[in-house]
Amino acid sequence: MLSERRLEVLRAIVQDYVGTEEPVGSKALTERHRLGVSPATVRNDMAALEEEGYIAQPHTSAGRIPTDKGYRLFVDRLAAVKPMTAPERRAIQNFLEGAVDLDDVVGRTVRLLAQLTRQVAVVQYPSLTRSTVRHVELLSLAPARVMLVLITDTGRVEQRMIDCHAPFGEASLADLRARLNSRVAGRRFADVPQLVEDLPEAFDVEDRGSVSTVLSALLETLVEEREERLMIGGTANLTRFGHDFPLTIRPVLEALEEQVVLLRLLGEAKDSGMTVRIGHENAHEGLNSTSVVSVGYGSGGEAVAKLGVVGPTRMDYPGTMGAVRAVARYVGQILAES
Amino acid sequence: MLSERRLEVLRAIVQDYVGTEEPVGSKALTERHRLGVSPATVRNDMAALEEEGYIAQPHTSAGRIPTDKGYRLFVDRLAAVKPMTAPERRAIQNFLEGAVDLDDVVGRTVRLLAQLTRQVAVVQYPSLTRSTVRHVELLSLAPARVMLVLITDTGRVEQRMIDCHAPFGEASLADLRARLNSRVAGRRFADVPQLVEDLPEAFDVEDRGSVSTVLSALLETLVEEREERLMIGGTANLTRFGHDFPLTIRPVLEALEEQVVLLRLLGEAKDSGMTVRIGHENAHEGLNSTSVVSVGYGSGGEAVAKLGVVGPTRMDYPGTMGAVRAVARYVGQILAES
DNA sequence: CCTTGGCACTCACCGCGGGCGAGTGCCAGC
DNA sequence: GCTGGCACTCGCCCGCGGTGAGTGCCAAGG
Repeated sequence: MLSERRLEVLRAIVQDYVGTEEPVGSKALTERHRLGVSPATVRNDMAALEEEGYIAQPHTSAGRIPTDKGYRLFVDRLAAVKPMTAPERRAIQNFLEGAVDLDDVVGRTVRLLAQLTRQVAVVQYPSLTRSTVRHVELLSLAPARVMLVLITDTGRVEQRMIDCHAPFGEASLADLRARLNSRVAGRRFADVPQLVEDLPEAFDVEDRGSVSTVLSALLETLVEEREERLMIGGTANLTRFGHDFPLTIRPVLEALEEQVVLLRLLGEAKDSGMTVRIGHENAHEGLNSTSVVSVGYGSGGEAVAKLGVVGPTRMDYPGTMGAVRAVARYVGQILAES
Repeated sequence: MLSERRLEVLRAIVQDYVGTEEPVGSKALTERHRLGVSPATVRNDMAALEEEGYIAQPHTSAGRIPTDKGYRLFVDRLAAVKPMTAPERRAIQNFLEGAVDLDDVVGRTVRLLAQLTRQVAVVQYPSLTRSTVRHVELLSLAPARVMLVLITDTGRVEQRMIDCHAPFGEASLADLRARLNSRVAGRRFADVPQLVEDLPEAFDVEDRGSVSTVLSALLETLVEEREERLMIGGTANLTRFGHDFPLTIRPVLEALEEQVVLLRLLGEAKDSGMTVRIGHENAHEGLNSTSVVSVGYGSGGEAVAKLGVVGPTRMDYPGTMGAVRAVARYVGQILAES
């Protein structure tokens, strides 16, 4: 167990290192923080902290830098989320309120987050499966070609083309549309599969094939991990990553291009509350030198999707967490209003 | 006017520099190319080329590198587009044919282009205004709330929520839908405005307001520069930009995040044929050290959108142009089939 | 037992200077 | 107009020592 003062020393190291990006030594520490002890004492504490794996020195006779484990302790026990100031909150709200549709909301959110945190922002679209059905539409584009349109209460619209093997009569289609909507409207998408299970039975034999085709297309659209969409922004902030970043930035950019990786990344985070994944805690190798701060957001009590930022492990955790939380909160509000 | 041999020297310089990324000297040139003259002669030629502004030396007593003007001459007169090999063409076709819908086509195209050219790829969605109307749908989501869905023959689907001030009856809506489609289906989106101009007159006074609202929303959706969408990929390739790239890469990433900038960039390119914009020829300052190779693509004879790549001015122009042209051709085919 | 000042040691960083060599421009000769 | 020769330039590399921040250890004091 680390003494109170040693924790204090760790906190000071993290803060200084995040600020200066340079290894911090014992003397500098005592000068910049009121620790009330001499550099020699701090040195002892540092040796202990290093022993425990919370800090490390890049090379002998240099200052210390926090390890992933050190940041972890800092985040868990030493740091409080830094709330946004009133003007900041107002700015966030104003900026988000101008949005005209969901794409716009998500787009604005990404830009806002990137700007506030000066890091890479990732925003997931509200998940279909966790949203409620507002409307399901079927359009007949050609005799055997139907377009399926799903509309959620969060404003998300997903469409999909379906090729039926046999022509689908206009009347049958209208019938299916009506039955479908009466069953699922207002229900959660996650419940749709069992709600429509027995629907083909209500139709004539000749139409059953087409009905099944449409329904299975509907179910496919709802398959998790396939229905998720997201938007990223602020990649230009990667250039402020560090000095040696050619090697650091490359895998990060590559990871960010893989939607699958990002979705998994957000998927790994807790459903409620804020999640911070530091350095090697991230499963994806390319993100081993980054930290990911993410949080769920939603219109009501329940989260419908997640958003977050990706930045260097050496980041301002309290500030970043504050920004992420605030943005998530306001996005939720906006979604609830629309 | 430059002699034949001097052009040959310029070509050799461009080729070597693109290959090695290092300033090329007279001796190395004669060794790697069968110029049939001595280094001294090449030196004279180089002096002349420098005098004319086609090449420059980074510092005294270093080799020469091509200037933007030099690349321009190279592209215009010294290089032939390098056709893809048969296996490459087959690979392109196979890769694109697996696509299930337009998003997928565009996504695959971006990845393909990025991979083939090892540069940043930009692909525009088929422009609405240049496409043909397949279907226009109106959905009533709430008494005074209508969703407009536009579907093009290229598979693009655009939707938009409309708030009518007065409730819009289901019958009137169906009427509008039918009239709308009978007028515009199969026509070009660009012609839609005049085709629907007098439509409100066919309706009862009480519905005219709502009809106008819907129509003006439809027209807004078609406004050029607002209806354009695009996808980019391969930003990780920016890390192979050069050695000193922290400063180079930053503005490029920033430019790539601004859809407006990219749309303008593609908009500046010729509608037909391939366009190469080199270095400072690009209006946007952040892209002054990049070249943009773009070309229109379309299902028929006419281009419905553009695609291209963004890379360092020091790029393999013949190869890049070949890849861009080939991909555009196959994307066009795929779109025509669907 | 913890803290502290002192002290010797380490080692990355910086600036300097010389040698190297690719590359150049010029010139005289063919 | 081409060529070989030649002197010159100048960026790059490398080894050098000085500097200083930072460390670990130790003996003394609360």
